[in-house]
Amino acid sequence: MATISDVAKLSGQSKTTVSRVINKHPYVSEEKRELVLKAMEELGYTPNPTARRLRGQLTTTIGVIVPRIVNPFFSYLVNSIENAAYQKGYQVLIAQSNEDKEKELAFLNLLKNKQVDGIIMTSIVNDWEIIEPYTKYGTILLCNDYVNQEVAPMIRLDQTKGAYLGIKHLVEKGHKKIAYCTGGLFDAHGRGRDRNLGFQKAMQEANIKINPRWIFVDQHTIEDGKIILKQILEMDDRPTAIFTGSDEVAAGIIIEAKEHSLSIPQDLAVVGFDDQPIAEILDPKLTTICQPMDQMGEKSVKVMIELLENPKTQIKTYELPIDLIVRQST
Amino acid sequence: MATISDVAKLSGQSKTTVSRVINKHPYVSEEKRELVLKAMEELGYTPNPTARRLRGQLTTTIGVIVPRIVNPFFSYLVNSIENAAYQKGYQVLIAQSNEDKEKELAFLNLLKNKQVDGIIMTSIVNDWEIIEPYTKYGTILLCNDYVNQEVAPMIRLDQTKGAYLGIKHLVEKGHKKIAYCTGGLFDAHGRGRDRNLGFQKAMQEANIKINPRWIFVDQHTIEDGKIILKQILEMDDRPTAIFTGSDEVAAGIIIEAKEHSLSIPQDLAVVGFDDQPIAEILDPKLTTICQPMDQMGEKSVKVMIELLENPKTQIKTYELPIDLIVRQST
DNA sequence: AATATATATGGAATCGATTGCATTAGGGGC
DNA sequence: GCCCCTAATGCAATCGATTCCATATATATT
Repeated sequence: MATISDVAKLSGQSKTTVSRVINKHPYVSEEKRELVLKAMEELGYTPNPTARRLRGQLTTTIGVIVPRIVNPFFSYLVNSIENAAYQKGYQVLIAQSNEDKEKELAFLNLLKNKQVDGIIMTSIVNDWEIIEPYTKYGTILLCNDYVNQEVAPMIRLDQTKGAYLGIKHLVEKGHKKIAYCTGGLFDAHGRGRDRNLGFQKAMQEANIKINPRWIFVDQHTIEDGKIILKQILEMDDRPTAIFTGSDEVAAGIIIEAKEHSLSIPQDLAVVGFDDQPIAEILDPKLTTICQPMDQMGEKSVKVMIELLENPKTQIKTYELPIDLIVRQST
Repeated sequence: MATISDVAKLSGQSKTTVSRVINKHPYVSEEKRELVLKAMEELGYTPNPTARRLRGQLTTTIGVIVPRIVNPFFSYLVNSIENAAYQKGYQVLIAQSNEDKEKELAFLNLLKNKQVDGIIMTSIVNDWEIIEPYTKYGTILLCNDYVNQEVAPMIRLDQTKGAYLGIKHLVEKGHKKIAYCTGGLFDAHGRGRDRNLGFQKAMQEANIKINPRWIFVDQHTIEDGKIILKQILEMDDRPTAIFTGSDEVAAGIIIEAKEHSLSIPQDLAVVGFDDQPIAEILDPKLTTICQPMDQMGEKSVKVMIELLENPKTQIKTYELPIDLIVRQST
């Protein structure tokens, strides 16, 4: 690869002048600029990003942390992030935390060494107090997951509303025995906590007492959903509806229900969360909460780049719309 | 961040000695080594990867090109690649080609500037003649997709066998009117071509003439599958079975069949390809060809790192097993 | 005409590591 | 006691860019 010195030599100018041309600095005569541009062209020169990086320039690389890329919600998010980043000339480094605190921190360390300019966290495993110190090495933007103080730029959805809409819909369908299922723990913070609040609010408004036996925590996969259905079948007093924290769990429930000849929604109404492609594939099709993944990814990249290129930009929280999509499972 | 000079100063040694300790060179006395290690510990020092990179060291970053990350086949592949890379201390840069030649090349360019040590291509859009020149800047490994000469390290499956198994299975079920559906074009190369060969071989062995009206090319999504079913419905002479190039297309066919009260497999038997999670979610569950994504990703990383750390390693092709999984759709 | 200001240009230091070469101190062989 | 070799160490160059500072010229201001 040609270096800046090669260009300098060929064009008969100094490295300084070449660098000025590259970076569009003022005070370069038109004549020399053209000489330099011609030499660059001739050599097929592109500046070495590593060298620039060492000088403390931007790396044009953004890191993204997801819990698991195979979860369609996150692969859709990564998809929109990558596309938006590419359009702006940025690269995307991904890491899966697998919900592991140590791995999350290992990845945040890339900020320290200027391996990435900023990191988009789509999930938070460590406490914010642990993560916060890293913000001084680079921009950390929270997308999807969030903390309950305005400490970092955030792109989020009104999770409380999401859960509220789902539960209210079940109530309106006449259900009183409603089970609730969440990915986190019941006393979680951030996203999980807000969903729980929405659940509680809707139940309270409908004057229904929450039955703790119908609360399932830490549920994520199709497999988890299948197990939930089996547990419900074993209950003397069964719920007539269930709100799940994810389409995958809902899918597991529906699939297992079929095995046991339970009719959905007659015997059990099911609400998912995410509006993943499987929601339309399931039979019956899944009523679920739609999160605009594409918008979230795009907006995250836009805000991130704005913050990087203009560090004095004010830190803000952006809230995107969240909606209930009624299909056949309720 | 602490630099090597800080460590040198604190330990009272030269940068050279510190560097020797970091890189485990011989000729450092035990006494000084410990002094240096203590200083490193105290300062929380980690070498700056950017600076190392500039000196021509490895970047410990691997690039991965996928067509679309939202395709579960590829997100599973990326998942296993990322996990394996993390275990070896490597980072993963991803790019989606979206089947776009220019974007594929843009990403290959990262090799030139030593932004990545090597690239794992899970799909090939440009002709190999265009890609080949990039191999001199870094390692290019083909995983999943491949070319028909042994020009690069490849991790592949016997695609011919995959298609052959699927078609043969349909033949054994008594089908004679078999439709065939592929992601590429019918005269493709690499993966697509080999699948076509398997199809042709199985048909020939069963003495069935291929009906060109039952060949569908360039099909990828659930939506495509739905359209295919509608086209079949409009035919006077309908196939009784269809082999699809992907579970997604198969899903579209099954979903749309349900809309038109067509029974599967009675009216139309369907074979997918990939064994994605939806294969088990669909009703009826999908008979499909299982590709070991996890093994492929893991093996790719292993071979890649071997080639990077030991450049004289011989270029080889690795073939992994491919199997038919019979479920309810046939 | 003298001075201030804007425009152009290049030399050399710098970022944080690695490494070739030179130097020194000991140990062994004769 | 002299020579040679090995082990241990550090100086300074290097990777490929950016940027501070000095300098030179042209133009504007008094």
